Amino acid sequence: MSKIAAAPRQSRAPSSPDMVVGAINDGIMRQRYSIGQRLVESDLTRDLKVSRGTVREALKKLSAEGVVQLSPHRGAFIRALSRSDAEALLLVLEVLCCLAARLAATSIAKNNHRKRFNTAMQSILAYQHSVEFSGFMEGRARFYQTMISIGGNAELERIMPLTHIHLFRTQFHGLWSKKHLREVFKEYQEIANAILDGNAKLAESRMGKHIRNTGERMATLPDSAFAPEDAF
Amino acid sequence: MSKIAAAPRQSRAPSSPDMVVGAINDGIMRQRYSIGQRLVESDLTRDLKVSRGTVREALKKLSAEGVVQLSPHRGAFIRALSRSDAEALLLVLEVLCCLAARLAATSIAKNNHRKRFNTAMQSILAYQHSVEFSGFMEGRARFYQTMISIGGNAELERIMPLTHIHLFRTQFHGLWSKKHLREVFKEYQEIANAILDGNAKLAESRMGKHIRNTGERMATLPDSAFAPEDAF
DNA sequence: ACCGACAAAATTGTTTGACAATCCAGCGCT
DNA sequence: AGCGCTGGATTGTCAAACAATTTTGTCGGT
Repeated sequence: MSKIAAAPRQSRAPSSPDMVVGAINDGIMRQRYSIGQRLVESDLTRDLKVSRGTVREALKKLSAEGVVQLSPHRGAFIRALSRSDAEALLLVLEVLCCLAARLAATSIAKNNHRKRFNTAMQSILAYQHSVEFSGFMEGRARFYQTMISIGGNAELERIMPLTHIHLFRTQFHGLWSKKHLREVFKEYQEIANAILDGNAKLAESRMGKHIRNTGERMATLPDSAFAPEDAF
Repeated sequence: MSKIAAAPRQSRAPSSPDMVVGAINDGIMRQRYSIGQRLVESDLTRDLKVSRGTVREALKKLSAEGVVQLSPHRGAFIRALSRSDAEALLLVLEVLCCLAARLAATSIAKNNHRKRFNTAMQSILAYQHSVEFSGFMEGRARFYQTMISIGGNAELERIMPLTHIHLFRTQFHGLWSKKHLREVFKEYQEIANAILDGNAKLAESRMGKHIRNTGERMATLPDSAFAPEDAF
């Protein structure tokens, strides 16, 4: 009988390349690396005390995730979004985040989900009247991660470009007005309420509205906030 | 002024790791590798005539794409889907494929899109009454790729787990009945017609129905078609 | 035969060093 | 300024080595 072999899953201490991936992601979120910046392999080997092969494996992974962009013989660059890149990303984020919100609302009553979700929500609200950057970013990332985790869809967890969201926010943060930020907080609050109510339809539609609003807010930003469009 | 640096894009001859990625993807599609099979680095270095570092970079990328699964100190395995994996994947595929169909229908009138799309459709229909496996798989892959390409959303092109679709089909192909296959061809034809008509709403809804039908067909498959669920 | 402990073999994780291929910044020339 | 050229820097790839870990094989004991 041709039974399908068992495919073991990982659950270990992070490997070296994963530490590099984490360091770079962290560096982006905390703005130690700027959008569009080039990452030189020898710098990374020196700073992170790992070999070049390890660095290259990490960069390959980050590239597959869309966090960095590899250009042959030129190196790795922190990916910068052009205006059309950002618009395309928002279309994809919209359908994925809607799904995530729907699934989260459906599963909110199970296990300790409600408690976890509330905790994550706190970590956003803590920064409602602050201007601290990385803390807010982390809070928001945690919010999304928790929402997706609660939904229980491993595939969504895998492909959701969470790191892209970081990128997105990092690239455009500081350009949004106070008014925009107030709107954003309100939208998150409303989405969270819908999820906590277990109202999947409402959570999905509110999330969709939030993403589309983000698109409109983004449209008001000047060209200087975006990378130039590709030549073709 | 802090302009965002230009992020160069690639357009080159495929690098060594990319060749390895291609070889493995091809191997999966042509069933030279079976689902769940372990990939040993030394075998790949021997067969593909590349160094171990190159193989490892390729495996990292395939892992990020979800094609293979890396297990620390155990190696890389062609990913096998459990029943819940497949269900989760279908939920994600549904929203992504609906978006793809919508965008394709919207852009079908531009450039030479209609011609390209028709050609891709032919490559599926050519296998309508055939039983040849890899040809059908390739035709279908080409169909999806063309549809997404026409839509013009680079982000969707990047994250769409096309390789997963291959995996999905490979894992379950041969288990579907003739009746199922006839339904599938009909559904593709109807989706294609909606796209060619430029009817975005209809294309999207038909695609959604197709994916959900696939889910129902999948539900009829026996447990032996799936990998065992993870322990937790 | 079955089961555990233990040693041996195989494989992965990571490092180092090397060299070819390519890109790029600076230089001299027109 | 614009041009081609050259040298240095960086990436792409390979080879060899060793440590860490898993898998396999063996051997008594029951």
